[in-house]
Amino acid sequence: MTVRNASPRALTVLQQAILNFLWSKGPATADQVREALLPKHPLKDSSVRTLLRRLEAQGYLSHRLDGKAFVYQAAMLQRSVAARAVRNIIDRFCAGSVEQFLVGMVDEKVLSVEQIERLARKVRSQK
Amino acid sequence: MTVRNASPRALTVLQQAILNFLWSKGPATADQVREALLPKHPLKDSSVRTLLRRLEAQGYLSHRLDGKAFVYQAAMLQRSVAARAVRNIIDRFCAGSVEQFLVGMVDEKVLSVEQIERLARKVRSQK
DNA sequence: GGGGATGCGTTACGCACTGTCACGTTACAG
DNA sequence: CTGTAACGTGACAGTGCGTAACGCATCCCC
Repeated sequence: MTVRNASPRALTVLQQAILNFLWSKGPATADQVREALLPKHPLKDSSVRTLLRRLEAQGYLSHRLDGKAFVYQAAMLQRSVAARAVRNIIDRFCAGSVEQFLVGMVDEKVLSVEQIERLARKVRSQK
Repeated sequence: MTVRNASPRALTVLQQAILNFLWSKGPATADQVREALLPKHPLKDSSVRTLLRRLEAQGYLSHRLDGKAFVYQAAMLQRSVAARAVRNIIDRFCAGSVEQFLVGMVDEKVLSVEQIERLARKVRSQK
């Protein structure tokens, strides 16, 4: 018996490209998506459709009928998806410690002191 | 011809468990790893070995011979791996904008204002 | 020195998902 | 009635994971 492992796989480049397009441009038909993908990923119509359908099955997209065409749109906020991914990292690598996480990011120069301070100022002034 | 896509997949739960063990406990033999995994993942000896070998092939581990046993150890810093993952997220979701990323994390309550400020203070005092 | 224990690599199977389509179906426009 | 535009189905190969049985070296001990 093979034990299944329900850890959610990360998005692939292609999936990401589709989502990014929908996130930035808003709802679009399969063909609009295909055209947007063309430069980097010249895919046939049906390939794009399959990708869209699969993404929808995974909850990332939804579609509605507009006339005779499907209009797809992102079903989650870009932020939420990114946030989930980051939370995952914090849990898995930093035992859930946000502090440890932030310190590590600064150490690794992913975040700079200036960026942190700017954010702190911004948030403080908004509040 | 099928076009290959060399996007680095994220670590699975199992791989992560192994790495976390090695990161926290330092170098260990295959059998020590197996024992550490036992509670959550009761695997046979050879399964663990395969996992270790595959992780090594991907550059996450290295091993040296100690007497007659292989001693595995992490080949990357935990921080570096986490950092890479975060950079990936920033690139993919936030078009590389760290600012946008941070704001999003605050909005999504992954990071709190207090945590940011505390970090800012800490970093400032260290500098 | 023959026989178990120890440690390791090889090979492999099933499964899930991806990238990629060819094709079949449906329904509206003329 | 026939295009044609739009959509779904089914399929196949490729990749990687989880899992492990086996087989090959050693080394220790009686």
